Amino acid sequence: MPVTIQDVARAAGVSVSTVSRAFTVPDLVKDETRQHVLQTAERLGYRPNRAARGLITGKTGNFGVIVPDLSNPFFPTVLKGVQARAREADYAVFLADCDENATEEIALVQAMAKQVDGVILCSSRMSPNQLERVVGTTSLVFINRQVRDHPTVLMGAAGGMRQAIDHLAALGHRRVAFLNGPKASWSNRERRRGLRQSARYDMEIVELGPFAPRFEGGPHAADLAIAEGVTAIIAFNDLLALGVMSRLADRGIAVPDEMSVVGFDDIPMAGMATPPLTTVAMQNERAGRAAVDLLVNLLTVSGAEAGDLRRELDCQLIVRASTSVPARS
Amino acid sequence: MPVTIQDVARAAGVSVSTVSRAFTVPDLVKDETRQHVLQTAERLGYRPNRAARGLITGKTGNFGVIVPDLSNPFFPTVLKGVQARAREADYAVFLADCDENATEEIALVQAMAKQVDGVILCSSRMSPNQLERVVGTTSLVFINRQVRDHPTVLMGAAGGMRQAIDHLAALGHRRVAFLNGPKASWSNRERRRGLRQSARYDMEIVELGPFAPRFEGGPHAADLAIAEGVTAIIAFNDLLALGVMSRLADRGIAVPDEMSVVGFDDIPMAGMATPPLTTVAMQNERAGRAAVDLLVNLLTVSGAEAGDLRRELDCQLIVRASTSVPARS
DNA sequence: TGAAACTCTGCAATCCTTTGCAGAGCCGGT
DNA sequence: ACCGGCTCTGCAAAGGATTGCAGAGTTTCA
Repeated sequence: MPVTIQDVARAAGVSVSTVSRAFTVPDLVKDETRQHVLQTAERLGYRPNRAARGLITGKTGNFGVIVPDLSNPFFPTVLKGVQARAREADYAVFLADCDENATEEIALVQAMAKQVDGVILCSSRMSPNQLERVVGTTSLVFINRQVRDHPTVLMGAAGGMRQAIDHLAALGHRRVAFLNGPKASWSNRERRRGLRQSARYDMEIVELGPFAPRFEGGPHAADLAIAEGVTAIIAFNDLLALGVMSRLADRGIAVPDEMSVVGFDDIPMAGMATPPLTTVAMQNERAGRAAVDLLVNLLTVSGAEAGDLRRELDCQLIVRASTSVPARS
Repeated sequence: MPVTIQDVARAAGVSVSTVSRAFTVPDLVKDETRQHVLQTAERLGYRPNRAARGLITGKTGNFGVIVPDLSNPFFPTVLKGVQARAREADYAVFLADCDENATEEIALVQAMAKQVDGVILCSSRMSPNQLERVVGTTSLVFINRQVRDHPTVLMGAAGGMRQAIDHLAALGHRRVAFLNGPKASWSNRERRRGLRQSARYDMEIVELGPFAPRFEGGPHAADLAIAEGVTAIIAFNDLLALGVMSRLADRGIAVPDEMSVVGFDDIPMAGMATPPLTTVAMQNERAGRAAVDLLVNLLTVSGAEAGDLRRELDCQLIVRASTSVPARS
């Protein structure tokens, strides 16, 4: 039923080698022949079987992407970038969701390994030890996680954090809470690092948490922050920030008049919240594309001259309505 | 570098056939031998090459999923279901995003065809004519789209619409607006159908639109609805509903006191809005799983006795704070 | 005119598995 | 002692493509 290279060869009156070459090394076959072959192929609707090709070339033409949780709105956007760029580069992409589970993540990498030329690990949950176990099974590129000797695209969270701090400082805030996400998470460490780098003599930071980086984590976090008497809150991510705003609304604390709130990620709903959330936008889709670029590069480059191992995308503070000057107490 | 069946055979001192059988038809090989082979394989870290296997069996062990737009929060959740269930059934999944573009969708199906045993089309944007072109290239299962002779999982939007209408009627609303999504969309037609089926003598429905089913479509829609003097609005989807609420807030119209708003989809941010949005929850993740089940079924069943062609999941109205009794004018 | 140098094409091996067929060894029955 | 029937294993073909090698035909140049 499916049309093979043999069918095309027969119909065109040439050998399979010629058909194959007409597609993969066009200059090796006479113009006239090539035209004829390509037309025949087109007419028959021939499409090469990538699995068969992969068997001999060792290249599958596929990538894998593993994300911790598809229902976290952060990931679909980077996924979108990965998918789009991969398609441009004529790769197909395998998707897997490891449910925030490092063990599962390992299993997925191993399961994919044979079917892909490389995999992109998004905010990998693996510990360094666990990483050891998968390194070498296939080519790896990381997003939002720095791993020695492996290409990585970073979201420059530290820079984003600086912008957030500067923004709040400019508004006049002098005592600000930072709500930690999961302590073990690389992202959280990065954001804290940015926080410390941006430390100012005229601003006091109180760290709270860790909290679950979800809407549900917000209320508890909000209550603690209020008790600390801060005038502004920077949350680990938007989901948490939205949860905080929801709690503030319930407690009758006006945002931004009585409390400023800053999120992180710029997920779609950040702009739709009331008030719209000031947040640090990461270039997710571009990060996805960059990851694919790094992977393609890693695969094509001669190996000796390693391409760039690291691409850093900068963040952008999006000032919306959830931040303003502190209330004069 | 990668370990093949040959390596295992050599190491275990048996033929490749035996190794192969030890995995695929265990009863054909003596217990003792099988143990030995499996242990050797394990020790060497052997994992069969699915491409090679597919070449001969004609089965790839892969599925494809095509969604119209990953950045629409509706899809990642069904994707999550697809992915999870596929993994349980030992399938890997190819993901593609067609950017709301039917032509691209066709191309994607065709590109995937050779590499998958079947593809799941989520809210396909193809016209019936275009569908003709891909039917037959591979096994197809649809989500949220009824296609003759093809397995389909439906979200029972009509039933959800009835619940929404009944809810508003019970609260005392007598004049309600429905904000249409894209006119050509199958989902929109389904929802309208539900609307008409639920028509009540004591309630007047005014249809508006079509509107872009996004947050940005909301303000325009809201203004029209207000001008119509309705006391409640049912939006094509949550994004639109959120956009409406945002506009109502801007115009100083209190939700739900002066206007009730109902959405559709129950996307994550629905529950986080202020006020939290009353909406119709679809069982996305279960729909994804069901689609995989149908596909597996379609592939394993003898062909003669076609399994079920249709699975309908019912919707559930989630009453939150955006609906209440109408203001007494 | 002949040889050298190209250009183009085909043959056959190869990639990794699965599977039909047949052979080897063993058992029980006559 | 022999034969039929099991159970277990190996040989070899097949699946769809790529590619090194060699051969056929053509051109170039001395």
